[in-house]
Amino acid sequence: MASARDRILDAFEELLITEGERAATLDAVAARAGVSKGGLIYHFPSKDQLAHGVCGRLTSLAADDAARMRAAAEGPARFYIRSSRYRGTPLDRAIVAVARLHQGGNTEAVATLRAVEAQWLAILAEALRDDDAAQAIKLMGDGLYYEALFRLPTGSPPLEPDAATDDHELERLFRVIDKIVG
Amino acid sequence: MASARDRILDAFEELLITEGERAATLDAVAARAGVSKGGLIYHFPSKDQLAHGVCGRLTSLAADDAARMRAAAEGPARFYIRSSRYRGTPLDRAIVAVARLHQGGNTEAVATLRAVEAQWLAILAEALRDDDAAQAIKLMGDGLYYEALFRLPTGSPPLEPDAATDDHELERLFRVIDKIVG
DNA sequence: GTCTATATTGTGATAGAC
DNA sequence: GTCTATCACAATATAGAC
Repeated sequence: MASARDRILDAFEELLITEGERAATLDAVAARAGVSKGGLIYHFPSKDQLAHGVCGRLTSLAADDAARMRAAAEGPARFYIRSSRYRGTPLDRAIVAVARLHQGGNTEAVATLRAVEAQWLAILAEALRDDDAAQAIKLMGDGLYYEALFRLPTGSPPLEPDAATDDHELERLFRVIDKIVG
Repeated sequence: MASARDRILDAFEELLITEGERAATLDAVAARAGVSKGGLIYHFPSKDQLAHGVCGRLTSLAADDAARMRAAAEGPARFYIRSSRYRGTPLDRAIVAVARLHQGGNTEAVATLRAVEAQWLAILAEALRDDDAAQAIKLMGDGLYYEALFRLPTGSPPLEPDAATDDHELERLFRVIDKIVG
C-alpha cells in the first residue's frame, strides 16, 4: 500500500482534476485519502504545503518527460503533440492539478507551469531550428491541453475516448505538422 | 454613468480576471462596484445569477464576433488568430471571466464556453473547406488563449505588450498559417 | 433601490489525547 | 502517526429599515 503521504497527494490531485479547485478542501482530501483531517495536517501542515507537493511532482515528472522528448525516435514535435492529448498519465494529471491550483491563486503553481512550458518550447525550437514552427506547434499542444482542461472538471464523463478514432485524429494533426516543418 | 447592474457585472469580471475566482466574493464585487452587499443582492439574488450575467454577456459578444469573423476581409483564419490574442476587449474579458467561473465549478460556464468554441470551429471549417486545417488553427487560437489565461491572474502585470513587437509575432503566425491552408 | 444588521454554514488551522 | 475535538474567520444569503 502506498504511503499515507502519497495517498493524500493522489487524493488532492484527483479532487482538483475531477471536482475543481473549490471542491478540493482539506475535509474532502482527507476523506478521499482515508485519513482524518488531523492525520492529513500531520503530513502537510498547511494547504500551501499540499500545493507544494503536487508542484514538486509536476516538476519531477516534466523533467523525465523532457528527456524522453529529446530522445524520441519520431522527433520532439510529434512526441510533444502526441503527449499533449490528455490520457490520464501521471504527468497529465499533475499538469491539470497544478493548472487548477493556479486558478485558486497559488503563486507557486504559476511559476511551476511556466518553467515546464518554457522547457518544452526550448526543446522544440532547438530540434526544429525554426522558432516560428516551434511556437506554432507549442500553441497547438497548448490548445490540446486547453480543451482537456475545459472538458474534464465538475463531474463530467471520465474522458475515456475511443483509441481508434483518437489515433486517427492524431494522424491528421501529424499531417498538418509536416506542412509546418517541411 | 453606467447602471448599477452593469457596474456590478464589470466589477465581477474584473475581479475574476485579475484576482481569480476565489477572490471574486460578493463582498469584493460590491466594494469594487461601489455598492453595498445588500444593493448587489437586489440586482443579483444569488452568485449563480451573477455568473449567469457574465455568461449572457459572453454569448452576446461572441455572436457579434462570429458575424465579423465570417465577413472579415483577411479571412476567418487570420481574423481568428488575430483576435485570439488577449487584448482586453470586452469579448476577451468575458471569455477569461467565464473560463475562471468554470474552474469554480459553475456548470453554465462550461456550456457557454463550449457553444462559443463550437461556433468558431464551424466557421473555420466552412471557410477553409479543410477540417484538419480548421482544427489545427483552432488549436493555435486555443493555445494563445491558454497562454493569456495563465499569464493574467493573481496580481500579475496588466499584460500590456508592445504593439510593434506584438504585430511582428502575429505576422510570423500568419506565415505558418499560410503553410497550413496553402 | 439601496442600505444595515444578522443568521448559517463551510473552511483552514490548532490543541492535545492516544 | 493518527485521531477527536474545537476555534476563528470568511462566505453566501436573509430580514427588514429607510
